[in-house]
Amino acid sequence: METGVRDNPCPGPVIAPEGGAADKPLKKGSWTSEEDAILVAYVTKHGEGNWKKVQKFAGINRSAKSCRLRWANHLRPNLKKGAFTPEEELTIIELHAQLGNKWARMASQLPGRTDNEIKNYWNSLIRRTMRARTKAAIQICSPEKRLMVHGLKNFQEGDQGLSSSGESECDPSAGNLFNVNMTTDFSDMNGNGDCDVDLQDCLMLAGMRDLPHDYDSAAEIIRTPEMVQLQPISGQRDMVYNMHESAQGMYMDESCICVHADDDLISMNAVDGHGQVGSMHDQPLGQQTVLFPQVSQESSEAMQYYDPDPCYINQHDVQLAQFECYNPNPENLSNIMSCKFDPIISAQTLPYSLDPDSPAQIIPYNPDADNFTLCNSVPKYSDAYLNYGGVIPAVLSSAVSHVERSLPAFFPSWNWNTFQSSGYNWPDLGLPD
DNA sequence: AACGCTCCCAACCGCAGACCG
DNA sequence: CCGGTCTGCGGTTGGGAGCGT
Repeated sequence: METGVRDNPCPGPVIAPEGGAADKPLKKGSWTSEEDAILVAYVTKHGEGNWKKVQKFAGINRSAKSCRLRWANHLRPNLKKGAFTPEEELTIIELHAQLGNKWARMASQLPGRTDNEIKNYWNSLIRRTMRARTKAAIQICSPEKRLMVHGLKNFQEGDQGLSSSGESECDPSAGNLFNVNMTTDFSDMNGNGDCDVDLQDCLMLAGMRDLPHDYDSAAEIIRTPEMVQLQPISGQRDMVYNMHESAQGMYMDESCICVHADDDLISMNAVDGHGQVGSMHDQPLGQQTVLFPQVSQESSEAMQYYDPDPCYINQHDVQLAQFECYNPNPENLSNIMSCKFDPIISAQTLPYSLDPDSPAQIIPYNPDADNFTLCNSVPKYSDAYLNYGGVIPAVLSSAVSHVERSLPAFFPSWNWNTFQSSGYNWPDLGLPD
């Protein structure tokens, strides 16, 4: 797109006379087709690089930097034009989950695409997603929970101030992370003095359509110095969410586990942040192991997975994750450790990074890392797309794309249908049928 | 038709590292 | 080693297009 000239002291093409253009004020703003032609001719003849000489001798009254950018982003051969394909979009999302804002490195893995293009795409994706999430949250949330929407909305808009009521706040020191003070406005459903919240609403806010199974939607918030837990009040078949509260705000762990406790036995289905889906059925409380589909006894490693500081398990080498039930009391499900799907925060901030060259590396969540990833739209999965108002939490979409990419290497005949019928059950998060 | 608003994206800017004499 | 230049990278800006009123 040839945009208009801005900050341009001498609009229009400025073609240098013989001998160069070094003595004239450098032109800024949009490039003309004449300038493009000159630059292409020069680079074709002399090759890339030495952009200072381009400016000096080719007769383009532009800075060397401007010449280089024009060539790299628009004129060099083999550039792909047009919208990103769905495959490219997924690649970008996955790469961003791994690399963060390393646009140039991402571009190196997307032939024909430039770092600038990818950066612009990502930034507009963020804006789109934020809009969609805000809209969805406001539509879904009941009036009495609206203060959460305030928090979310203000977080998204980068408002450091937040509502005047003080019922929720966005901690400026937390880099805009969403922080909710849940001391007021929530009903005390079971009369024990804790403030209660409809977990369904929380999950709606998190972008999740439904609770898995037939959860009866009541939960209370329990605060400890270390964490805030959304604990189901009743039910043998529960999903337990541990929300950690830190100086950075509130967040949940990065994975998702459905815990089904029945008498003294528990079952888990787990999805980690990179699409590992594992299960464990009817095991006694205590230390247990969740097997993931890529398990090979020879290479598997048992790893402590629960942690107040979420960690990430590299999917290339670690197929076995160990989950510890650190307080094996079936009456106190909140103490069954469960790594969680993070609702609001990690949808914006992936709590880990992935280094495929470092097998079995655990990379602690670094709240200071500028690993700002986002929910994405996945047109391929139109149901999910619609259900989330065009938004799928980043971890979930990352998991989908990762499973799609990695499992065929292990199971050549793999596809979604066989995967879903294989016994590794995804929680009902609106994944493709 | 005019206006205002939002979004996209090309281009710019500042910084840092590599390179070279 | 040092200073200057070149190059690459990531963040930011602002004009044009498109859309709704």
